[in-house]
Amino acid sequence: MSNCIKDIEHLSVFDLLTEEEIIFLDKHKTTVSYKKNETILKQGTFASTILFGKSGYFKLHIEGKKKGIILAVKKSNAFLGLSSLYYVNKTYLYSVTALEDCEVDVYDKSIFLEVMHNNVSFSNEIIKYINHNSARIFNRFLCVAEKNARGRVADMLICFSRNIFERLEFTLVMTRQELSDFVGLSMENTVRILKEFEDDQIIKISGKKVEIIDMDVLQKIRDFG
Amino acid sequence: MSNCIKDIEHLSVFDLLTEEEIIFLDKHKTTVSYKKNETILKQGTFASTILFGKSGYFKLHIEGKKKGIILAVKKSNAFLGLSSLYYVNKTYLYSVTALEDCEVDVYDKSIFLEVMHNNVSFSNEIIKYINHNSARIFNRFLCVAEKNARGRVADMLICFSRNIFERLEFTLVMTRQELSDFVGLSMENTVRILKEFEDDQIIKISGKKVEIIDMDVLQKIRDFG
DNA sequence: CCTAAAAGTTGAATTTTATCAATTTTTGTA
DNA sequence: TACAAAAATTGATAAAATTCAACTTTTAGG
Repeated sequence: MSNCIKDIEHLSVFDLLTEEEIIFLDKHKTTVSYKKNETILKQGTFASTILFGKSGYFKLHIEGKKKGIILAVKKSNAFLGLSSLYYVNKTYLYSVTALEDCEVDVYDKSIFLEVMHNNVSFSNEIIKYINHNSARIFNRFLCVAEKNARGRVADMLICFSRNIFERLEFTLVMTRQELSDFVGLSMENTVRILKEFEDDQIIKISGKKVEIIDMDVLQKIRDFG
Repeated sequence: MSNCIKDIEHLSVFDLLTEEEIIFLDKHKTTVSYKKNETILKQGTFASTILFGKSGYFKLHIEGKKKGIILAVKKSNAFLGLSSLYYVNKTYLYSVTALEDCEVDVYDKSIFLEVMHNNVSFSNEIIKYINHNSARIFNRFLCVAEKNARGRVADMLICFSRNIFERLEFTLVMTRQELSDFVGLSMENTVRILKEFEDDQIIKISGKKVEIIDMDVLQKIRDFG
């Protein structure tokens, strides 16, 4: 029972499209490369495009006055910023930033909506993605609200291992500051807790390389923290 | 510039329906009364209905292992639990509980989906509500993550005043514990901060009755806290 | 390869928040 | 109205988390 819900596989949605629809979409599609740390979508700006991350990792985040919060981390083959499709004031709800060099397919929003309009099963699937994304974020909200610092950091590590990298050994794509923005803690506190986990031989961590040694204990810290 | 987004007016969406559609929906509708503190929707249960709150106030909340978090407070004439319409595992994402005696229209989900299917503008409007609800919750997430205790309590009071009760004087529909679950603080801390605000003549509070005396200062506490 | 800037680390001090315990007030119901 | 249960309040204490400052390591770019 984890607070960290796995993302849906987005790629298969294109199977619901006809040849013609794919051609129509592709005609109005461009593929853009972004460098690490480049802003792909900026919260509050007018939303005229729909993005699909082809390669790389992405963070969905809201920039506050004092701090920011990372709502979600997405890997390749996922839509980015879908919820702006139907958002009332037609702006992006959150920013999307490249966590490493990446490629993104950029669809024209009106064309995308047209295809959705004519293909109900495609449309339903897209809306499912939007809701699933929200569900993930609601659960992260709960996690930050109810868990202490160690619990949050443990939850984050488990989440990355299971849902992003799908391995016990992985290389973080985020800085310590970004990890802190993900869990809602100060950077120093995050660093210290990671070190505690290492001292207790629960993880190995060196720079951006992480290995989870004792998943059982990490889960207990998550559950009781 | 507030973290607290006002809810959309939901009632007008029914204007988008034809006479026939309204009759069709109504035929499969029942109206149910709930008492204060009754659970209307339970998170995790199978979602077979769509609810529309006709009167009263409602809390949308996730129940965690240790604490819970109130995602949103809704007043009358709003849909409740819409996001389960398209959620992958067909369960409710969050619980909905009556904050006072209320009446709720209960629609059959499959009938509701059928109407949505046949009426695109209705469908689009419903999806907008879902996204708007998410947007509100994302911003509350940011608020809880970036603000200190006083800032969160100030934000909550402003939010209630502006978006729920639309007056500077209002009667809370939540207990101190529920206020605490809304802002992610311990109850004692919430109580103490409310008392501080009263001592500083920023608000008057007596039991559930609140009056905001100095909105300017309250906003400053929100912005700098 | 060198260097400046950025990122990461650590300890100490301080602030913030939660917890605990005792008490008062309010509420719901017989 | 009376009474028990629930909710709210308050103060004292403990725990948790942040901040500040100094320092080290890593990274990016010439």
